[in-house]
Amino acid sequence: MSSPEPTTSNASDFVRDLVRSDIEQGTFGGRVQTRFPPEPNGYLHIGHAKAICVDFGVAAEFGGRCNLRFDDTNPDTEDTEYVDAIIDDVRWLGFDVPEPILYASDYFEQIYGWAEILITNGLAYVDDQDGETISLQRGGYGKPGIESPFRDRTVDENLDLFRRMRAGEFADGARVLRAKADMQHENMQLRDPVMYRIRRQHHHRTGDQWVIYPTYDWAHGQSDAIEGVTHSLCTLEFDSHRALYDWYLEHLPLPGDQPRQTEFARLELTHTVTSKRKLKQLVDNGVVDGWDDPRLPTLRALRRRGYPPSAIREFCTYIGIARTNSRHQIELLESFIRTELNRTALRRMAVLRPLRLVITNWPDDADGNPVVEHAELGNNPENPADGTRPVPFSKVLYIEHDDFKVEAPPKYYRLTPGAEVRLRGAYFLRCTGYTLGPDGEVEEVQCTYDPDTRSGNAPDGRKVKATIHWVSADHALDATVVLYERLFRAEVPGEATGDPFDDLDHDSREVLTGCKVEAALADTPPGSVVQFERIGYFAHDPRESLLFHRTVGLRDEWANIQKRS
RNA sequence: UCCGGGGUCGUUCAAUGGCAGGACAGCGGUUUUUGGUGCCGCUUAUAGAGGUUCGAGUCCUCUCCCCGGAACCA
Repeated sequence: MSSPEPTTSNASDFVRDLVRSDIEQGTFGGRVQTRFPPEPNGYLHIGHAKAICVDFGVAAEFGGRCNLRFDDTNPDTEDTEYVDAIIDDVRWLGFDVPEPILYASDYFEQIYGWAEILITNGLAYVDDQDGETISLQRGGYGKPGIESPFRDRTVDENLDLFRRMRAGEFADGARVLRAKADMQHENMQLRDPVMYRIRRQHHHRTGDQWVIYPTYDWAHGQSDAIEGVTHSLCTLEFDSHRALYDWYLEHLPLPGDQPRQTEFARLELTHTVTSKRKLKQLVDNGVVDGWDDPRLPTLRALRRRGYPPSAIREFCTYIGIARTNSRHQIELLESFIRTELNRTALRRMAVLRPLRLVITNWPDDADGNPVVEHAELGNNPENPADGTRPVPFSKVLYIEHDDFKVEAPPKYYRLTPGAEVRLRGAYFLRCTGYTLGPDGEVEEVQCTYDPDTRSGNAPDGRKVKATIHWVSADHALDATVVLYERLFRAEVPGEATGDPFDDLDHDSREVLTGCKVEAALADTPPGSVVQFERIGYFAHDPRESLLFHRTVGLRDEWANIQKRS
């Protein structure tokens, strides 16, 4: 297995090709500007990470600028809580967010002025009908639309009505401003779309200053134009909006070049919920503990889980930009996480399900207590510069329950009666007996050690097939470890049955208390990731001492052998 | 039903009209004081049918399949 070469294998994609060719041809005067435009109505997730990497990445690559702009045109669901979290998450991912941070709501006045221009030019009108009627009149796929009876109001009447809409003279929902485009257009977006709606709702930035709010379509391209965006990159579902994006811009006196929208496929991952709506339901219904519950695919959860942001960026670069709908396997993301962590994570020993092991021939000191030695273990074999640490070793140890079996299955290399294994960084050990508890479970294992194998090798050249990890019973600390299955969703065929949670794996978390870990883990900085040898990568929870979340597991050959037989 | 966008190994991303390649997954081997890492090797693909061409994944025609679109959401 060789590691992927993220930055080179997909360095070229259709978006970069487009930008490159625009620069060569002098479109936009050779300028490149993008934007990342989230609506502050939820937390960012792994799907947004791709968009962020595309928006910021393309700009950076061509010496351009990428703004963070909040698309805050719908006060119903938006909140500063989300604004703050989004800024924080983008920065955590590793991108420089240029100041000032921008908001579509900062342009409300200008966008309003542009609406009056459209009205003046006979390209917009006030409609008194309700939403249901408007929707009905829009017609359907292959079916004609019906023009509103208010479509031919005079400019003066429209202007008057629109100003009174703004002044708050009408009730919520009583009237809307619509573009006068083409009610017969085959693209439904052009059938006189709504530009403004009346909504008395407190806005997290403009407060109660406005009672009318622009729709996405009537604000997005306009905001792009105001900021000087050249390449407005968005996901595929906005493809049919492009014609409207252009229509609005073509009828406005823009301060500069007309920005151009380009769509690409959003990121989907197996086992992963990437619907903001569903994620919010999971949080609101208490199915998970919060937006940073490590089972979630939110950036905050991934952070808590110890995913290195650099690995997420490399993954996004590697999967590239295309227009093909695709769902990547979560394993690919995980392989990037492992590759990065293998390079950087310090190795530590931990026993998740402890089994007591007694070395019957271990010597006592002068006072009759078992001798305590210190084994010198490397912190990371991938990086000798990380040095070594002393790990106390004595007569009574804990080993992983799985590392001993009374009856050894085929191809089982670890401890079993009569067999010899190596303790990581210490002696060879031979199992001489075991004790069963009242329930028939193995309670203790007895072994003898070979004093000549301190180096980890036998002077007579004999080999062992397995090296197991351990902690000294007298020196170990108690810890809690949480294991997760993927990111929270089972992959089931034909999932949509109405219940928003029926495709979710509710038992995807296993909390293990009473784990035994080496004392050095008490010094692990909160948030950092270590590798528990032979088990996997674990992140130290920043909020609790000695609580570890599994980041990703190690490739487990023994599990494969078991699966096959 | 209409419009738009797509269709290349199991998955995903590549391939100026010129030997279909990489990664992930899988399988086999090797190294190793982690059944980790590394290294070597193997298996598997152009949705279908015609056409243009010396030569088609790529260009043309038709068919099939998938996704998106009729919020006063974004």
